[in-house]
Amino acid sequence: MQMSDTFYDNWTTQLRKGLLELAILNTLGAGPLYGYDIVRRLGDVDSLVINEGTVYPILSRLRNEQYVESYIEESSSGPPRKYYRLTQRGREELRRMNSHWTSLHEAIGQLRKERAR
Amino acid sequence: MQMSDTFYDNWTTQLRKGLLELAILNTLGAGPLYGYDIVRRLGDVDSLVINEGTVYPILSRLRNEQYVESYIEESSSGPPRKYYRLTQRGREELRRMNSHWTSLHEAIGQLRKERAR
DNA sequence: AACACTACATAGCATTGACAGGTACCTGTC
DNA sequence: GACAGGTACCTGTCAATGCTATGTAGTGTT
Repeated sequence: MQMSDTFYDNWTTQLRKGLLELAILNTLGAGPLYGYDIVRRLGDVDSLVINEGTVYPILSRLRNEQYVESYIEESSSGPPRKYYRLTQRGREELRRMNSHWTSLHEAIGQLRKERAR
Repeated sequence: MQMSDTFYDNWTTQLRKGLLELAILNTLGAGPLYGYDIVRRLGDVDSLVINEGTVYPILSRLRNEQYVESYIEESSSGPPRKYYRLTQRGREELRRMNSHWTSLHEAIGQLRKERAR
């Protein structure tokens, strides 16, 4: 509806900081995935559309922290794929992060309610 | 429980980006407030604790965008206060931002559910 | 051969939040 | 009246992330 809404666009970008890590870890919760596949899966969700230049650095960070581990697998059609799998450490961290995410949501919800008072 | 959990601390910091703007606008939804007061109000909420060096730049940005307007009022005890009040523009933007926030929450919720499948 | 799609990776940029520090007003007290 | 402590505002510097653009390379199609 609005053209070139710089502030809003910028704001949504900022909101994604940190959130993409959470989103990716949660997709990995269902089983191993490779980077390009994650791009497509998150692409299904409007507010989480992502591209390769964003996903690979995140996966590297997560691997450095040993929240995920990776292994290469050949593809029958296309270049080999680098799969990422949640480690136990990663699974625990994910629980913790999801819990923090929930409390953030509740906090904002609280502030919104106070307006209605 | 854990000492010096760099990754987690850093992650929570990143998650706050953009979110603080939303939080502040929502507190202003209940009526005009001055900066220092916002610091105290958000300080009541664990995950949103903020300090002055963070709040004032945000308020400036919001004023530049004309989402809030400010006026000075003397205090009976202490230096004068600069109150910030939501503008109509700000109220509309806030609605839009809250709506985006909700859809983000639903998106993450969706990803978490898929794990359970 | 040219093109498109898959798949991974990196460099440079813009933005934000955190921390530290600075200014200044007011009240109480020694 | 000097000092401490609380109130209130503001700015500069830094670190981290996401975005865009770009590059490499394998596979399949026309």
